[in-house]
Amino acid sequence: MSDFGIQTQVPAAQQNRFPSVGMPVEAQPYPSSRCALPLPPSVDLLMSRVGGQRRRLRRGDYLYRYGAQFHALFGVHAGSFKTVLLTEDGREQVTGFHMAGEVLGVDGLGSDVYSGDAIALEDGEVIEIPRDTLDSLVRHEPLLQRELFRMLSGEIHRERALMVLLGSMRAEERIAVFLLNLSQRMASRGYSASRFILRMTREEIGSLLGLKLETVSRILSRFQAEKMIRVHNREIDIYEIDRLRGVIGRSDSRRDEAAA
Amino acid sequence: MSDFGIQTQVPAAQQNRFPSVGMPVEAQPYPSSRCALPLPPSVDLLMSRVGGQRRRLRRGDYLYRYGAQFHALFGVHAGSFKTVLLTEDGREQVTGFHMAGEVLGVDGLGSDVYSGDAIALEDGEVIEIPRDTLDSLVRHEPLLQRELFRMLSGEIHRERALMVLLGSMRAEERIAVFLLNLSQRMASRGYSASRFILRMTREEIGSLLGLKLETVSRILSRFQAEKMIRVHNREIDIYEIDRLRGVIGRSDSRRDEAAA
DNA sequence: GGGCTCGGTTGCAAACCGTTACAGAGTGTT
DNA sequence: AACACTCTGTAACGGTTTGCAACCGAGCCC
Repeated sequence: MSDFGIQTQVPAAQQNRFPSVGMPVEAQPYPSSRCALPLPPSVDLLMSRVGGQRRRLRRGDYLYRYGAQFHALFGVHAGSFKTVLLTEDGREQVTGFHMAGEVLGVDGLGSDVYSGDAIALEDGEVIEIPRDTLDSLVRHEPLLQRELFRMLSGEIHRERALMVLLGSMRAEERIAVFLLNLSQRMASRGYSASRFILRMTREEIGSLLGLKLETVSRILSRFQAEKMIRVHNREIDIYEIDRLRGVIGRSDSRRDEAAA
Repeated sequence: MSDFGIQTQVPAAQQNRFPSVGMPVEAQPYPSSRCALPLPPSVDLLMSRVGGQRRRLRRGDYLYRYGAQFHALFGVHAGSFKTVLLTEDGREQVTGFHMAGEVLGVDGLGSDVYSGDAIALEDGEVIEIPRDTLDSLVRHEPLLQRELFRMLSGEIHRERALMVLLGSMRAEERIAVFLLNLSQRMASRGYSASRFILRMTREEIGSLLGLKLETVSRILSRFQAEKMIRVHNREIDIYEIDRLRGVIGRSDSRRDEAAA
């Protein structure tokens, strides 16, 4: 099941309904994912159709801002981004991190405005997929429309998984899920699954996971003390990914209904 | 600009931050909605177009189940429902409550299967809006397609707001937000905004909000002791809705950036 | 180099919330 | 009516997470 914990995965009987446009390759169910966040939508299919304009960004630049007119999707070509929500009373919350190969701005599809900020975590480059292009493509290829629906729906799944994480997991579990998710996304993009660089601060991680930055730091240190990972500033080495998986659901926070 | 946390200044054009924007019609910003959950999609527009089949349910009945083939949207005609997610490791989480006039099953639109369970909290009746009907309607009325996109997108907004709640609010605030959201939805359906019956148990409320049932119970009692509400079993009277709103964001959990 | 900011780590104490336990109220069943 | 069952209210206890403060290292500017 690609999406962790949450039963959002398509039952076997239905997996091949739309082989050509189904889930992008890297979103295939992956082994022993008791508790992963779903993978974000991939830009591959869109990219094979649309050669949009490129845009470079420096660290800290806004890709788009909350409330701005929706005019394009963005495929991340290089660099990484965070998406952020700011509530009226001044709370800020990170809603996701996005790396090369993933699509940004999907939520604007339905509401005509971007519903959050997207900010570059490092210098990067995106490829614009303008709404106009999208619209005309959809007219010629109904399958693409289906794909867009799928992207929106995938976004729902992703956020739902995050809700479960925020609503029912303990700090250790959250960090484990976070690391496993990152690891898997790196792997699906051809990078090492066991060694990567965090592009975001502890505070940003904490914001996504509903923890304080000190808690993030402490738990990373604990994982290191237990020799599951090595962490040095933003460098992560995962030594024993299975033990990391084991963290999830082991503590008393789980309702263990005996067995089944 | 590496100083991510501080959005030094929000352009005037963007002041109405997330929770109140981009909502369907009945989700218009409402007064002093500093921290409300968005309203769920309404069935009104669809209902004016589609006269689907009715279906009666008893308390505890499943309206649909996780993984079942998506075949219809459901407009709630009477009664109320909860939607639930079950993780692979046995965690269950309530993802929403749904009352008369609201639409259920929206998330299936994009993924062809229902991605959770929907269960009746009391006897009720729904109106089916079959996918076939939907498809043929869409062909004749492009506006309807836009509306469907909008519904999906609204779902994303709703869940994102819940994420903020789960990620950054304290127990008191969560309960306050929950009550205010219910109150507003009652009002938008023509019922009293200050007096209503909870259709769900404390445990279900807790599950939605990421709290234990005792915590829910305690905080409701505390609100009563402070004379903001009266609570008697599942009966709720809101005496001072403004003080309830005041609960949100007052505590130290908020980053109060002085002022602006 | 010295001072500065920013991000990260760690120890200690306190707050918050979950856990457990028990009792009471409400409802349906026998 | 008596019973069983579920839901709720209350209280005491303990664990997890947080707040605070101190400290360190890296990068940057003067």
